[in-house]
Amino acid sequence: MSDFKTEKISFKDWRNKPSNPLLKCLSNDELDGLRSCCWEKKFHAGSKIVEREGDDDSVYFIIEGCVRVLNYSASGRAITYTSLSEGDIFGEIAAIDGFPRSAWVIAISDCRVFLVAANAFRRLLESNHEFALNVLKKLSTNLRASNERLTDIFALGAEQRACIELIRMAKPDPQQPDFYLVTQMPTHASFATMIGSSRETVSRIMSRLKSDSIISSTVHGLQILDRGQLEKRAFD
Amino acid sequence: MSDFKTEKISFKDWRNKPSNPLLKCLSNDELDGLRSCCWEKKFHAGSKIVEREGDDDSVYFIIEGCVRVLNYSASGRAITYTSLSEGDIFGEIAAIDGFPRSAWVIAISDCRVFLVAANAFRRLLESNHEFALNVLKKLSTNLRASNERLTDIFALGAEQRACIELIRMAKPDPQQPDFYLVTQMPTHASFATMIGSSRETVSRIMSRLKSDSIISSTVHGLQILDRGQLEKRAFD
DNA sequence: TCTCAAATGTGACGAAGATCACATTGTCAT
DNA sequence: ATGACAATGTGATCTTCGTCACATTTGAGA
Repeated sequence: MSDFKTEKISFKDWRNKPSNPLLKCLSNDELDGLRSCCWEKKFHAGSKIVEREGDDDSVYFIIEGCVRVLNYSASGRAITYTSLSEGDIFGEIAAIDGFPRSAWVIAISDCRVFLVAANAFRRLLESNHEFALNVLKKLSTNLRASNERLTDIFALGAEQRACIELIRMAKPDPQQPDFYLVTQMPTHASFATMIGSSRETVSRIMSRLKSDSIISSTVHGLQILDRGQLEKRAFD
Repeated sequence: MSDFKTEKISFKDWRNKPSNPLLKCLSNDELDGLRSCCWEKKFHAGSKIVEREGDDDSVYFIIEGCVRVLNYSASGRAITYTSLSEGDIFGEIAAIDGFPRSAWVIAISDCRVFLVAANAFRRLLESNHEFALNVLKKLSTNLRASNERLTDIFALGAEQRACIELIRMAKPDPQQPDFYLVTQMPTHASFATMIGSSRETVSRIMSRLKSDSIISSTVHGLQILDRGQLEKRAFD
């Protein structure tokens, strides 16, 4: 495996990135304080970043790349909680409550992250109200999403969940503004872990959506031809 | 419906209740500050306290009684997220992020609650680090529980989930320390919404557990006769 | 004690989807 | 190009559970 390229960025550039809402509120002093208890790490695609039950308790800030937060059932099936990318953080829960990690985190693509020691993170929470409120908001958002997901699983069938997930992942196509595009469509197996289904079921659903001209695969990713129909299947 | 009895308690008594970990860290001044933007409300068993999509944004502190936090699917099926009782709070998410309520809250028993206006709650978060950290811990706990639940639903069958829930609800029997007891066993229908199943399935599972002498109903509640077997069925 | 509604027990049936078993198609390094 | 391995497509089963239907039991008022 070859080493991957990264551009060095300064802490200030990092804070000021528009994709980084959590850190905007940090003062220069606080940023300097972080420097001493914060270090950079790189992970290759597919490698393990955080291990469930592990007792490391740093908080991870994603500088570049994307990761998947997931868990395995006793029978070996994976369940993806969420996917995160540049500007997101993870590992904050163990840092806040001090318990072992509740999930695995795997690098999807090559990643660059900053690790912040748990007590530095907690110090920041105490010294900067806005930062604490940002973290509170993030946890609230996650909790809403998690509960929403729970409801979906009880209430909806696999096809509906798949369509909802596709809608979530789709962004307007920069080329053709009428269409939507899922640029980083995962494999069917991964997608299955995201909607709580099996690889085969996902495969069948995608086939159906394609034959009904609702989606189609292109070199740029998965194209959504008929968003209306997709929504219909998602929310009927 | 007859009015229910409540004993008046002072704010200080309230804060100092051992069942009330969140508030311990409030100073007398902060407590006084709360008084002006906080009021008491009573709810009868079965009545609605919070309505999904509602835009009231107060935080509720349970003084006495217990409530159920839940949601309904489009098809009308209920999904219980959690049950809360004295000392717990709810409604904090909407107060933190300002979005509409994400769930319903129903009084299970007659309840007495204190409502705190959202901005008073946020002010408290900003002025008292320990309080903010307590709330962060609470959200972390909730998030862990929610994700754990998600995993269980994908991985486990209805009987396993039922057994796990029974184990969670059981407390040592004060009379017979060898046995465990579920003192407030809900109806099968409610229990079904807690484990994500149907009333009939719960009924069948309970029948099986009874005929296998793992549980038995007594006047004091549901008695667990063979905890070992119950755990076996839960975690095999 | 009687009554009625709520809670529970249980059989029959069907639908959704997991699993197994292959065939087929991509894709990437050499 | 050519393996080799990963990803995908698809049919055939098999299990689990939800749903419907109805009988039975329980419990709280009047």
